[in-house]
Amino acid sequence: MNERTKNRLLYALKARGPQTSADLAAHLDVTTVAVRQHLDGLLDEGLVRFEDVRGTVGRPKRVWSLSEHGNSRFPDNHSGLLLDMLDGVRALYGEDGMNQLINRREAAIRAQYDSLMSGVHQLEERLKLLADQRSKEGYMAEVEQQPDGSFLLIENHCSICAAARACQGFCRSELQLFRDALGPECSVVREEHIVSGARRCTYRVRALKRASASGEA
DNA sequence: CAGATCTGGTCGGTTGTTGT
DNA sequence: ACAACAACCGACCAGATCTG
Repeated sequence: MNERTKNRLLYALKARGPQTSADLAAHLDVTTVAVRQHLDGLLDEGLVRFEDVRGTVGRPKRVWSLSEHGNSRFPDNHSGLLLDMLDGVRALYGEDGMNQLINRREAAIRAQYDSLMSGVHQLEERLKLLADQRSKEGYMAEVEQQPDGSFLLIENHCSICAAARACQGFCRSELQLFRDALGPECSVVREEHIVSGARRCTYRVRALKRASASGEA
């Protein structure tokens, strides 16, 4: 099997969620037959699974998604070691120690993001920079502009998922980091959360209307 | 119940790549 | 140059459900 196409298929399923072979074919710019042949191979390897979903008319749609094994190809950075160390910090220094650890991490990342954003003022540009940076950190991030003019910052993978599950302080910290990185002229609200069982984390970003000189607020 | 509609599956051919 | 192979595609067939 073509490893590149196979990886593109896995990536598409990870990034875009469960899809039919037709959806995947359109996204990868190949035919549905080609997609099905690759999916059969991936099914044999246990990397994908499918569910037949009955619609209103016609043969049920076969919706493909990543299996547990397929998801495991997107690494959760040394999660076992990380959890051990977090447990150690908590045992030795208590919750206060954990919070200090999170704050220290947050400060280091904030400095990095501040440096990244310096001289960039347009919200969309800042979002793209942030998404690129987050992708480099393993979060498979992207930005989508929504019909209502807001933006959706999407993280398709959580590379610190094990830590985030063990201590939600990491998630609070990241939300605050995004708010700081994008600046005071926008609101950032988390809408989907992997730790809460969602497929991905999403953050709704809206530009705030500036108060005019006449005092309108 | 037959035909229409929508979707997935199979078969055989074409094209491009690689090794000899 | 040629053979072998992988990847892909078009044509056709089959399955599931709705509609008249």
